[in-house]
Amino acid sequence: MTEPSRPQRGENLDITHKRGKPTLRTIATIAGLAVTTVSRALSDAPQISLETRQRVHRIAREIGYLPDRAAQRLKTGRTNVIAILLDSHEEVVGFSTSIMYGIAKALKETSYHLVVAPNFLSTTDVEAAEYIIRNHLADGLIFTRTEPLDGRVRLLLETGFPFICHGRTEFSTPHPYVDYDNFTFAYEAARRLIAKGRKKVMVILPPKRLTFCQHILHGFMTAVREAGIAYEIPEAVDLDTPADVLRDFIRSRADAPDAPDGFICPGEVSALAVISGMSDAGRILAVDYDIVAKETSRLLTQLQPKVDTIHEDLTAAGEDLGRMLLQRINNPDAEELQLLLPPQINFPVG
Amino acid sequence: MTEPSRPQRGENLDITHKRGKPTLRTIATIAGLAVTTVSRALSDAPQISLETRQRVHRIAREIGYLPDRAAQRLKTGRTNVIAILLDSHEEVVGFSTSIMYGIAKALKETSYHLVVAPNFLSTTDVEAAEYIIRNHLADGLIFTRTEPLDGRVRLLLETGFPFICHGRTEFSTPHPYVDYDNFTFAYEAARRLIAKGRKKVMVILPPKRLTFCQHILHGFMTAVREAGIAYEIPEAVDLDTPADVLRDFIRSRADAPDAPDGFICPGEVSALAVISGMSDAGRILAVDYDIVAKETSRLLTQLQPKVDTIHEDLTAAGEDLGRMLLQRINNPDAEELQLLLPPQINFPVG
DNA sequence: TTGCTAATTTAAAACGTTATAAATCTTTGA
DNA sequence: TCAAAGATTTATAACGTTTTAAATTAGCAA
Repeated sequence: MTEPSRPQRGENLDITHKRGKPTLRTIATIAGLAVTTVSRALSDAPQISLETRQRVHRIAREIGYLPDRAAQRLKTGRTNVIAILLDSHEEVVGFSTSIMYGIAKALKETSYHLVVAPNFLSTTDVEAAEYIIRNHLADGLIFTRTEPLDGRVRLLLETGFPFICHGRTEFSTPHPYVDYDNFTFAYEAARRLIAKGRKKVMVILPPKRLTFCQHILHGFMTAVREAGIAYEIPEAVDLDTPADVLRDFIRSRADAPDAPDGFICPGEVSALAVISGMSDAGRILAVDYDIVAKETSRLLTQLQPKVDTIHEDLTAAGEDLGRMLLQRINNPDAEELQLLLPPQINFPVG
Repeated sequence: MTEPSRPQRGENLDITHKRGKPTLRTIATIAGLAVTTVSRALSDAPQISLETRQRVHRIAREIGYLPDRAAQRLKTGRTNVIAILLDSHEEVVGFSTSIMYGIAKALKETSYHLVVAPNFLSTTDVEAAEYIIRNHLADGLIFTRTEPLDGRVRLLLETGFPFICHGRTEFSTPHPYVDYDNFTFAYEAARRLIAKGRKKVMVILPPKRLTFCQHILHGFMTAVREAGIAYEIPEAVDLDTPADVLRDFIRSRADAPDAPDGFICPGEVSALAVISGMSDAGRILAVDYDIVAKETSRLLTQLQPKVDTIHEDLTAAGEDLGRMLLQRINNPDAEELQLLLPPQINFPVG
């Protein structure tokens, strides 16, 4: 047997380095420096002379070097990943998609990737979060549909794992969140209906367990009480109710003598269902009744200009969620990571 | 200075291993085996005795061991990640969300994660794909809105990078895809309208550059010619047209003497826009005209039971996309990775 | 027993990066 | 001129895994 001539470490000086992607060693070889020096130069460590730093950066750019995520992750323990818990509920109108779009935007120039958390692995969202924490599958977590005493928030606070949620909680410990000002949404929506001369207003609430249900209720009740107007809050349906059930419910209420003539719909699907139900009962929008709806896509306004809308920009929310989570990850003591986004009111003049 | 008593390698025999996650070494220590043996036992290498394999598996399960993704990725070069290119267009109706949902389902029991590709990094989708390939950010790629001579497909075929797309191409080289049988959709939709006695049918086509535009056109024309019926194919609008523009277009056509009385809408938004436009013109659905629409959520049927629908199950498509891409990754020569999903026709009896 | 093969386990190296500590080289002050 | 201090670069080890090659043990025939 002839002795195998395996190259010793450092003996192989060719730049392509086994024809693969460029690594730090590739740059080191070209620049005639040690790998360590290159690493520090790229991270702009002050101990490395300015000239060397610039030269290394230039070479890196020229050969299209990109650090190996796996190696960085292994060495530093940081995944450079943030995970979003896809909620199993509202598949319907691109809620998650818009938010993810915004997050991706916030992550654009960073080294972070967005992974869709495999919430299937576990039955509940809390278990999914647990799994991610335990196995360090991400550096931070984003989720939606927050509850007042949200189990996910409790877990994440306990473990100190970076997260941010869309929506607020009622925990005494403050934590990062981005929320939409649903109080103002409901308040202004009700006032608009009242200003239009409506006599009895109804609001379709989100499921009770979600925090923003309380906010909408509060805003709604404040406006209603200020004006001393009649109101109705249906128990049988909510924003998650299938459109046909909601439509039939509205249809059945429309004929009652005390039927409402103003509707607040914090979702586009619910607005369409209300229009459909009222239409079945022969009522005409903007004549017999009015709707103020929350709009997250442009769909509703486009189809029904007669519906007054208050816009919620979910992509912007996603962008804030991403940006603020990164802040939280990089500085665990960061303050003021709480953001309440103002409603964008689109009522036509007059 | 007292000499620091840094523990030598292997001296630290405690199971918790620096209080962190369990690693192969944790198991090795417990089992009294070498790390190598544990590794092979867990991958069920036949050289390891059955008894050892079972024992190692048991311990791993008990202490909740999960392999470190970064280390595996670094060593093997496999990322255990599949990426989906989020298309910047249709944010509106949870198209991507449904597909992602299906993909996540397919990835459930595997070690794969789904990352949303940062298509922002580059201007075009082709550049985004290039970036992912070049930097090995994933083991496989999924994308939608496929074109006949799709630049992404060309690139991926050339480089041999595993991928699967939603939609077909016209390249002579076969490649994996999942598609919906849009020919049959359009054919059956047209036949339904004809069977209902409609005299002139219109189809809202997808943008011309997308492959499935041709399929729909073909199915439509086949049915139309078989029946010898009048038809109309608008040039000014397509499926990506904003709802209000489409609505106004339909409205303006409705009054013409040669206005169509049957519509094929390969999307729910377009169906709503058509209904809205016709309604503005005083036309009543199911009386003055009929619609057959493609339905991907339950929204449309719920709101408008009078619309005949043909269902496209995007979550199922996502599941197939994920499953087949994994096959492709694990077996580059896999055949038959092409799937045409049949339309699910929901026409009520009679 | 001895020697030989097969079965099973193991040590060492490597993936590409960063942190620590040590080694050079330069400058400065006496 | 020499030593000390400062500036800059470098060797080494480590993160947790898998691969390669080698070592150990067991089984068995002679």
